[in-house]
Amino acid sequence: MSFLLADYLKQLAYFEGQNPAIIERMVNSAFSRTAAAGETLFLEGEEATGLWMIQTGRVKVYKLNPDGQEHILRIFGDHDTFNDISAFDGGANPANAAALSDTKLWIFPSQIFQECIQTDGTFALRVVQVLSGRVRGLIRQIENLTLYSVTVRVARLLLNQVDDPALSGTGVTRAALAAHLATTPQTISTALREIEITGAIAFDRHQIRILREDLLRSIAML
Amino acid sequence: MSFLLADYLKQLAYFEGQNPAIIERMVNSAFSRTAAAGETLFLEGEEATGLWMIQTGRVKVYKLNPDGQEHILRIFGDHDTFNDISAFDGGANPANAAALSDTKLWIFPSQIFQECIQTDGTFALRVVQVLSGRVRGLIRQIENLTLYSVTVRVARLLLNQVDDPALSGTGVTRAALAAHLATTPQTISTALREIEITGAIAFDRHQIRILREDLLRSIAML
DNA sequence: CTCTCAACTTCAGCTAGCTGAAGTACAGCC
DNA sequence: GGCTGTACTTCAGCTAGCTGAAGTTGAGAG
Repeated sequence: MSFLLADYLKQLAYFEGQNPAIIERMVNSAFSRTAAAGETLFLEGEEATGLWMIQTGRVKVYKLNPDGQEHILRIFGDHDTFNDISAFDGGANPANAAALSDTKLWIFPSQIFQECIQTDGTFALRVVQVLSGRVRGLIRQIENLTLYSVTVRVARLLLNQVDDPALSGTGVTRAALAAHLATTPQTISTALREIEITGAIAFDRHQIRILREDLLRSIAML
Repeated sequence: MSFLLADYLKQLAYFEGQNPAIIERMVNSAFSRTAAAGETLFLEGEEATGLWMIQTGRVKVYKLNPDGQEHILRIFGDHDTFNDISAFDGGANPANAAALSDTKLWIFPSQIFQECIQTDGTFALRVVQVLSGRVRGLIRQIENLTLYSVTVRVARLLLNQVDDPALSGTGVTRAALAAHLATTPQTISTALREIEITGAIAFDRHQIRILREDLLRSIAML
């Protein structure tokens, strides 16, 4: 199986064009696990296991408040990596993670990363670039949440779904998307109906089709 | 003046315990500027000048929507650095920046950082740690914005003000704090009054005093 | 000392979006 | 085939927080 894992690794942002020695070290220290839909992978505040990679499936990384209300920071899918922050700084998990669908995962223990960053300059630079990308993504999320209405956020999500397969598929229910957009399933329904009236999309309970991307972009204020 | 700058640098998170050679390179390539209250430093999307450091003053880093509504991602004060992301990944500015008060600044051109990350493992590890901290901070912000009411957010801000001098001082008006908490000055007033009734704080238009930190923490749900 | 202006407070109305309830569609299971 | 449970939709009512307006305070300028 390990030859397969090495192939995966080469495709990941972190390892693109990296030293084969590093990839080999990663492959040798990695271990795999599976999770059933709904299963919790780790909790906020716990000591981190390492960096996770999804072989197949969907995972939500989320925060909870004391009332049990949930905000999904991000939904990850095939070949995505998550909990990288803890692997890099050696700190506790910044959020909770759970499988949205039946999922196959790989875990790479943290310590290797810190060694590699220190000893391999090219790898370090790559990590810094990926982390910078994460920061940019989070800034965009804050912007969406604070400066745009639910309808705009839904329109932007629909546009993102085209490029990011993690945002659709088994387990990614309307409730999950609502928890990601900081709203409710009901309000998403209303927003979709509102967008449909303009002619930008058509939808039934199973599928959403984009009919006029230009119109959808203008609703998304992009 | 440069000997002074080197002293500053040693205190910054990025350079704590770093190679003196790196610090010297930074000092030699740095240049300074001043900005009057209200002056714009740079705009979102522009090519980045470098990493900025505040000698004295207050700076807001913010996003705007097409209606001109503003969300302040973060307020920076004395000795803080900002726009590090662009310096590290060489990309465009992810947000706008403007001086809240009369401010003295230093700028360190981007390219040096990318070289140093690649050649100095200790420095690279430090940068990764600082960036991880930024990600953790942004996650906490999203959590606050999506899962807690304005009153809770205000209580948390008051607790943060104790440790972070950037969150008070000249130029940090109620309107600025409102734009940071994704609310309005009016609603902050109401929230402060509501908190005052519990006995946790006392305030007039100029000063807020924490009377019972334990009470304030429980309002903040911490 | 007075004038001006920006910051802050308070209040009355309004609205986006939440809540809870009821109904529908459909997949999985016996 | 019918039964059950989950996801989705729609709607009526409610509420947190926004908007705009009016009043207060105090710092700085002349």
